[in-house]
Amino acid sequence: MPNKKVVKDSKHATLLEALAELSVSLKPHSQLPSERALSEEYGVSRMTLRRAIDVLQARGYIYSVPSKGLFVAEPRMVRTSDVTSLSEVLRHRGNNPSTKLHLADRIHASDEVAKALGLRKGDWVYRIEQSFFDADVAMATETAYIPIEIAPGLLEQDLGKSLSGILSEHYERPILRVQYRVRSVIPEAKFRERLQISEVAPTLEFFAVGITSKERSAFLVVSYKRGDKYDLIYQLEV
Amino acid sequence: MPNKKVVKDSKHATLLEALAELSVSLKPHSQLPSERALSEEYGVSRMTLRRAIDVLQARGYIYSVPSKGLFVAEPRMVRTSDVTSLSEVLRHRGNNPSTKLHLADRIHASDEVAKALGLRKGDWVYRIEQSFFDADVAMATETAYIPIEIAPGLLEQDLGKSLSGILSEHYERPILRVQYRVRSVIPEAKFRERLQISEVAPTLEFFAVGITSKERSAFLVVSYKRGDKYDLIYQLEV
DNA sequence: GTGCCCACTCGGTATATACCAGTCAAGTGG
DNA sequence: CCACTTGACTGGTATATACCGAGTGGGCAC
Repeated sequence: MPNKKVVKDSKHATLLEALAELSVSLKPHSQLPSERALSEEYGVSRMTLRRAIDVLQARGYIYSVPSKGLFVAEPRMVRTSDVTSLSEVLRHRGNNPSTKLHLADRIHASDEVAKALGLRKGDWVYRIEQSFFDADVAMATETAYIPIEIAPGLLEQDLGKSLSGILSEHYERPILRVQYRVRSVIPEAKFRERLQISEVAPTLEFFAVGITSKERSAFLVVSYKRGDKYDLIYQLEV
Repeated sequence: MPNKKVVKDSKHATLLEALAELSVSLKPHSQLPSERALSEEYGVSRMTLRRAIDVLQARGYIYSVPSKGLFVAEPRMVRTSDVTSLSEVLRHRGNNPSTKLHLADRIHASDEVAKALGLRKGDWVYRIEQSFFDADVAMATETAYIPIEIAPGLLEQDLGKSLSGILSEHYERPILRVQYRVRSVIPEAKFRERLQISEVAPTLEFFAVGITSKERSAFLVVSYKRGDKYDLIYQLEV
């Protein structure tokens, strides 16, 4: 097997990318090859293929109709499905994304941060505050906390990249999953200013905790996304 | 196989219930039997067992540590994970839930409703407006729209039950999945009154579309949940 | 008594296989 | 020419099997 991925080399993860590309290159509601055809084309078993398909369905890229086939889903609105690749989401919409770095320093963890990251209060963490713009309009602002011991020298990295990308490539801390807590709030003044919104404008507040193997929390990202700009979309299989 | 479920008789769905009960009956962080042991106990293959485990992990009931085992997760806050069983969620918290039926009638579908349900504007739909209380405090209010042709005579049913339950039991329209769109908004006056919140209080606005087999939309539920009472929690596998 | 190693178990991944129920079109009989 | 059957598909589900890498504990050597 010649191909070699940096972190995830599981077949269904590789498949995921390939199939995602395939689906975006097709028109909505056009039909994909059958599962059996795809599995043969990519040289994997059908069960493995289905694992990737399931994920793509859950993420809303494709939908399936039993006895008929797989189809490309209608492109939907903003997917705030991965807080660590926000700029990519915006790019996916064909807009003009940019970021602004407010600050990047190291602080002692507050109670709240320590609890979320499984640290003791006062432990050193990096703090990175950024805002995200789309065509010069502030869309979201976020504060990331990362334990120093997990990623020493993090601030020397290119902070414009996705956080989980940096953690997996430079620190061998691949993020296996991210836990989200979402609330509807009116953020405090500092964040309202950054988003240029009024003091009665609701936002989606995200608490995202990235979790590596062994149940270690690798980052906490607290972000505010403008309520008038963002929809959170997800799907539950019953 | 003697047991017979009304709708879902897939093994992993049955397993899901059994395992969910098992996990809530155990203390957090206590260890579950191994996958191999569970699969034998329930008389299913390990692959089937894992399908149920995966769902329970995604829903946050249990977590797994490779090479060690499965563990019961820390009970978290409100799971607004299924809009169709809200009262059950509240009950799960050990509180005292109740509902109030504001109205139940039939109307012509508006543009928005027709689009979400795949109907033509003006088609008949049932409209059911309810609020949900927890210890006499309004927690959420919702408006459900159901095409009349899908569930004739729906208003004669016990509307206190879960909508997807009624649809599957009485109309043979099992809901396969639900698509959610969530925003942060300040609702209009009617809903603010029902929730007894101020005109600057943010809420989570849910658009939930229940989808049956053959990609038919069976209901649209628009709900507002108090921002100070509800957290939406979910997890993404990367 | 201490330290090392090996066997066993754990979840995670991948494969091959089988059957089901539904769709749909080609073929067939009236 | 229409109605019906048939069979080749589809996705969905379930099973048995195999191997991997990481944790763990018991027993053996020193």
